[in-house]
Amino acid sequence: MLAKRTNGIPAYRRIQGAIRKVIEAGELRPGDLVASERELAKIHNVSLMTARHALASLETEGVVERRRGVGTFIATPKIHFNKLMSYTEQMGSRSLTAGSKILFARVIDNEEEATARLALAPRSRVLKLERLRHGAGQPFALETCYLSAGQFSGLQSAQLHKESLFSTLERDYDVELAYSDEEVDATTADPRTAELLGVPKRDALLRIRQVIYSTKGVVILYVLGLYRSDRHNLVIRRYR
Amino acid sequence: MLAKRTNGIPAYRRIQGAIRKVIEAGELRPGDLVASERELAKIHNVSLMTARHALASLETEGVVERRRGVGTFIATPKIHFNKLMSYTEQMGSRSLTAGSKILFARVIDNEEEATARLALAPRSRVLKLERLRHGAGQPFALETCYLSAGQFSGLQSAQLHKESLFSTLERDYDVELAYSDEEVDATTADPRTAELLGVPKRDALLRIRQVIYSTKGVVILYVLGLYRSDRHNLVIRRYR
DNA sequence: AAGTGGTCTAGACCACGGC
DNA sequence: CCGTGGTCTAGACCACTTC
Repeated sequence: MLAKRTNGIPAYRRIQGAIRKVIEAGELRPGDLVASERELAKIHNVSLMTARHALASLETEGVVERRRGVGTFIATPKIHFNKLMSYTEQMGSRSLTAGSKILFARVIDNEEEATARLALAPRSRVLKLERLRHGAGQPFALETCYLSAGQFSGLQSAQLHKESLFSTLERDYDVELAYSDEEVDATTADPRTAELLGVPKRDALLRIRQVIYSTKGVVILYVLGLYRSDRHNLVIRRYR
Repeated sequence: MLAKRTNGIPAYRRIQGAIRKVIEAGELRPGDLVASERELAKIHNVSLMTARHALASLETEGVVERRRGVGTFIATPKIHFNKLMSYTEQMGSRSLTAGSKILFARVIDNEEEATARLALAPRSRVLKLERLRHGAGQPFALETCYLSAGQFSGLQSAQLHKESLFSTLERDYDVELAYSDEEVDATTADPRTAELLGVPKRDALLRIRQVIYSTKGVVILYVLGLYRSDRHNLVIRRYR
């Protein structure tokens, strides 16, 4: 009998998993040849179409690259541009230690811009969370997040000074974040912000307004961030 | 006999073409149900797997959306985020008239940062092109582009005050632009820039450094742009 | 229960690249 | 020439959604 679904996992997924595993283990490096469709079919005891499915969808994911008449190769890992990351994740990817100080965390009901961005009724109760972000001991950014207070009740008591807001949302509230639409411009530091960030008054700051959506297409978060221009650089890729 | 390849076009492509056609004709609108795999297989006289292939790859392209147990629907067309556009195209998409004044256009050989970004030898000759960008009669941005003088000889004499640089490159030099890697931060206006853009000295400006690649993966352009923060907003989408 | 998409088979032939 | 990926068949059963 053929090895069909084991534990409810489709065969093609198992094959993909096996390939991913050897890549992560470093046994296959970018440019290396992956077993051909026919080889994989034999190895995993599946039909050609199934082996093919595994490779084809790995290709659309960008894990491998296929060349007709030649073979399937490990793709050179692309840098993850335009990737929505939590502050903690961003710092981690730059191997800096992230730190964060909560300046404000309360439910309020008179934030017009926030309720509008969150697609809530004008005077809805929202949780406002203002945090000063550190990296390597230096103040980096001032971030103010807004969430629907109704949807995320009890959040302010969570250990946000220790854990990433993204993680908390994903673990405790079962929301999976999917993407963010962001507006980027420049502004000058007002006295309080300058003081907090340790920069001169009227210094130029990068301002990013993020509206973050869940996988279900619902707005979860609105974040207004002010970033020290000398410490922070937004890196993006755009396509023609 | 089954209708296999006609004119060398694979059957699944023909099916995709047929679906795209009815979408473009407006006969099917976003949210509308597409014929099911089984229906398509009958209509086009192909096997289920082929009909399926057609739909599956239309889904990865974002043309349709499939829901198990329900059906395949026309996807709502996505807004083109993270799209690399020329200044002219950007203005056009906001229905503003673009204007541009060339401040400087000469070949120089002492631009270290530019040669580095263009992946050229340190003292290579580069064409430096500084342009003041207008929109609706108002100054918008100051953009300085650098190109390899060797590769694009004769470019400065082109009618850049009339035609987009992107168009000129694509038509006269046979380069097809593919994507750009960009670094975004904030800076303050120096006296000359402030004067040119009509803003106060030390006003906050959005600074974008673009390295633009061709479809062949070769760096074509380096653009340093300074944008009036009150007139310009970078809009991007990031994914988790 | 009926219809949908999701997975899978055990083959087949074609188109392409490199030797 | 051989091995690769690309297309395709004529079915099958499963999982899911809707009624």
